Amino acid sequence: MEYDFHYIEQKWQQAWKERHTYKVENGGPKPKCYVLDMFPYPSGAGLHVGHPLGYIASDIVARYKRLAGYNVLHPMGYDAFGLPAEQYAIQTGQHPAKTTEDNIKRYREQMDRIGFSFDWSREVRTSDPGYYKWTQWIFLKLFGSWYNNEKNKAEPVETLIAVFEKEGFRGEEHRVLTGDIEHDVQPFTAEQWKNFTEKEKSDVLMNFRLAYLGEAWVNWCPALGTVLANDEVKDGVSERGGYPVERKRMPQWSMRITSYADRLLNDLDALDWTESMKEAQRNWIGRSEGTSLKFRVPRPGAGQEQADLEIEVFTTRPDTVFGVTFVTLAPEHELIAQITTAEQKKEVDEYVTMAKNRSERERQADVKKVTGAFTGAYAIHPFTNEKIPVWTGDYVLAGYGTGAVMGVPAHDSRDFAFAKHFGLPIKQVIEVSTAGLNKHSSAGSNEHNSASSNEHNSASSNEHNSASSNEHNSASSNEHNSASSNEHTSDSSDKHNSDSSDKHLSVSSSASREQTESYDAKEGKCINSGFLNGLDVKDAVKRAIAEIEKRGLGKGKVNYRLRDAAFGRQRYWGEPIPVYYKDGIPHPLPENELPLVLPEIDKFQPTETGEPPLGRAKDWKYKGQYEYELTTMPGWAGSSWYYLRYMDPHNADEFVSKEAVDYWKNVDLYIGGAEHATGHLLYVRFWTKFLFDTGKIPVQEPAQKLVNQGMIQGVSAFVYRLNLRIIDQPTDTQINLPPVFVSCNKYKILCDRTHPEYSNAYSEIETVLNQISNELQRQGKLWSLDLSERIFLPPLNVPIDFVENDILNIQLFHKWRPESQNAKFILENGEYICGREVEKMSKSKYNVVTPDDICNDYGADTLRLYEMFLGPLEQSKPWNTNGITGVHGFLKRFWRLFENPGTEKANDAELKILNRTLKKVKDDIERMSFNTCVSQFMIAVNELTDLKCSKRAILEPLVIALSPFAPHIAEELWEKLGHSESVTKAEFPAIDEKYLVDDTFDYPVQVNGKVRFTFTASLQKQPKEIESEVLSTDEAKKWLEGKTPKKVIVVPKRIVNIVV
RNA sequence: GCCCGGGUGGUGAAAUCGGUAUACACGAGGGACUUAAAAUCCCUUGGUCGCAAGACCGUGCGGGUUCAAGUCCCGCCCCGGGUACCA
Repeated sequence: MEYDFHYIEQKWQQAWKERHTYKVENGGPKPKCYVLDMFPYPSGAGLHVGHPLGYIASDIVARYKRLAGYNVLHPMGYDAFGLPAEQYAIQTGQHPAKTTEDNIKRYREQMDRIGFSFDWSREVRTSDPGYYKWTQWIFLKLFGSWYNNEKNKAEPVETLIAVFEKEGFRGEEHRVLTGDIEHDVQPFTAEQWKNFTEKEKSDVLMNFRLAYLGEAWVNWCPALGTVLANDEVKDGVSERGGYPVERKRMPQWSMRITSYADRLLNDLDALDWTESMKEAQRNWIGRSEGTSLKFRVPRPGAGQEQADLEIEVFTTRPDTVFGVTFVTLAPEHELIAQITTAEQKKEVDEYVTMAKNRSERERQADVKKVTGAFTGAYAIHPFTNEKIPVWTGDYVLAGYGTGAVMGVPAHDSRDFAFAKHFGLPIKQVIEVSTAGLNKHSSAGSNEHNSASSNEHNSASSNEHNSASSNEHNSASSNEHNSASSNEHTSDSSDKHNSDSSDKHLSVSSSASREQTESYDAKEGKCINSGFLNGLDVKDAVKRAIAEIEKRGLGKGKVNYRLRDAAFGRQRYWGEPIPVYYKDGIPHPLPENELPLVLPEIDKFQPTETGEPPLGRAKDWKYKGQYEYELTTMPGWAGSSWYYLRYMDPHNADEFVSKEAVDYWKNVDLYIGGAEHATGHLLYVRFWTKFLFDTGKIPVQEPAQKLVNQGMIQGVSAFVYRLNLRIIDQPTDTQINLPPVFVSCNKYKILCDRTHPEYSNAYSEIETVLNQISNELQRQGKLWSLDLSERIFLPPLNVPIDFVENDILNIQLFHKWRPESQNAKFILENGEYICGREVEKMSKSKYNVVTPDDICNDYGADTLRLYEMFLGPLEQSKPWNTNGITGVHGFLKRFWRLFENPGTEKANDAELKILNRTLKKVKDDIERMSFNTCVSQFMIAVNELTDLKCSKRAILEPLVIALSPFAPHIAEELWEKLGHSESVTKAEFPAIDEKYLVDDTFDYPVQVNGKVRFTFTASLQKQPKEIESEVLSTDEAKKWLEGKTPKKVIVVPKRIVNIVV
């Protein structure tokens, strides 16, 4: 009988559904195992072949663990709230609930076809009121909690209120208790607290709550009309949609994740995650140790003696404090207004306004551009009493540290660039150690040799020293100018273009003595530094902090890069924040009134008055009179605790019952994309720790082991299109010309001005342009071509079908894109050669391959095996079906082994194959190496086919072992062997060790490290015996040529090496 | 720039502890069966030289450690990912 995968797969998918094969109960005698996939956002595009990669891997592990005797929780659900459905709703009026529902249906169908062993009775959807009731509940818990820094855990705010009632709040002194969080609460006494109005109390407490409403700098995305969290912004644009993002200060619901920074950082060490994942989180949290330091500043007009204002800076390099030659404030710094002198006011005001209006993207685009303004004020150096100019510059970020830095240009590259640009003095205070210059001596013992003392004299001559002999000079700008001179200018935003001109290295004169870079390394000895002189950097840091603290100038502290997370979204399709306002005070909704159900609205846009969409909801008021909060929760809210809900998905009284969570604890294996490193994975750790603090769950981490599957990329083909514009000079209006399509290689030449063919390629375009402009002139209009307006578009992708051997079928292309019919094509050898790129699969790139296609052609089992066979799970790779016939052929050969299963006793050769396969597969599943498992199955089937083996004793265990990988064919063959129970209820076959060991081993014999022949020896034999036996062979004698070996190395079961 | 991965045949990739480099598959070439095709099966397949036996070379590049290096150490080059004025 033929292997009819269509029939088999349908049959078993039906059977599993009817028999509830994958339903799992909480509890029981078996050990538990929780295998979880990151649940998907159900997008309109459906699943592509990349999505199931991780699901297949986790399914294999889940099925294997079941066979190995575990009670396995392996659920699936949907991250169903989110932006795309809402964007779609705004465009089409289609309710997001409806599109989400449709998409989920499609996802489910696609997943069912692949034969996953999910327990669908535990499905969760974050948009389901029965689910988000508990998301809201957790929010209320966070709102009702503060972080007790002394006990290092969250507590109900009532305990903080008790403190206030007893002791009041003594500011600095109470920081031991409340932590170093940036709240500006003025100290008050217990008496004052008791007399505060309700509003005042609420305002104070808001500074301590873990979910709080406060003024904050946010990432505002005008196009999406909402605030975004830091991890939702990539390269200054929104992660979803790629819209520009601005900085804006506004009242905002936030999560005080910073209170958990230390725990989030420290607990990483114990996790079984990849180092790169942990590093990403460490970097994101960005702990840095340093000290605060105050610089006194007089008000404008006042003398230095009356300096009563203070600028507090944060630095990690207090050892360089004697090198401070200026102080820089962030443009948003509140002190700027107070200290700026009358003469400088205009300039500073202009600068501050400019800096504030720059979008996040603009700022990031010209990071290298130095900007700033002098305030006219001078601070007093705390140790030398020198006058230090105070500047403002947007390289200093308002949101980090104190929003002010001390400028040490000699030892900080950013300060250096600033000083260079504005001609500020540079004072060297760390001696450049020879180790820093001599690259070879950087490893090993870092003994400072005496050579450095020679340089001491010259180095300490106080002016501008050249620290290192630096050859890089900026003469390349000449080159650049000529290239960008009027004619051949292209203000192209294309990435190919940008690097060409910058690569020319100058032949600069080494005569230049001027310092061209700062010495940033934390290595060397202090010089010109008063009490720090002669100390090593490390010691100097400690000494400086001690001195700063002693003189009351500041104190050692730890700063984090991590920001509190923006929690409110000015959007509709999310969980309503369960808060209402009464007398201007936000009140939590009583728990027993949850869920606060998302109201229906007629349109999904913001209201005419600019309020979020919820402003459209009728009677959106608590008890009919108190306004509800209008923002909703961000996408990450629902996904920050979903793993707990799977344990007890239908519980109406609790987010998860104690019994359920005590049984399942946390996730044993979590599989998902590495892109969630600084978003989801940080937030889910944060909420887990918080819930642990409240005593509701017994674990501090959501997932002990995390594996990131690689991305399966698509191969897209594309054409290059130039959009040309003409400017009508009298009216200054722009007219778009028909586009020009440039064959790929020519395009690349055009992008590289140094290419020898450049002028030829360019003139071809010019010809086309002239034709067009002549035509327009004939029409009697006055036009001119503005060449600088030429824009190289990002690749425009076309379906692969139009392309054969990289040659575009222009006729078909015209049909697909009618507007191309009047376009010009610049060809090479009469053909248009397309570009190709391997990139993320996306609908818009026409490079998506769906799993359904593969299931239709080869079946789900082939898809599953093939995705695993493609290579290591973690690796990203382009999808190609080149090898799929190999895997499919394997299943057919496997099927054929079962034609006539016999009951004879298996022989040693057969048992050896079986047991080795079982061992290899077991080991490889446990180390997540699925590609080698598939190889091993292939080897086994090839060998058994050669042996014409059709014995049940061999085939039965083999079916069980294969069933996690190819469950459909396994079920069918299992049934064919006469079993009525599902193969999923079988036990993973025991491995008989005796077939894993050989009696003999074929030793490769090396002579001087080169393999010359092999020698078979019993494994019982001692190395000495083997040595003498090998030496007495003819082969050995031949290679020894009569000489006596100097040494013979015998490594049992590995190798023999004869050294002559 | 910094941090983390990675570089092995024509291709996807194996080599888990320093021990026969290229398992398994694809592709390619040759062959069997067939009127033919599909399907299936068999053989060859890292490079150079050689009629052959065989020899030499070979895991991005250059050094080193070792009896022995894809694997360890030092210095480079290239590719991918993360992050970016974080003081």
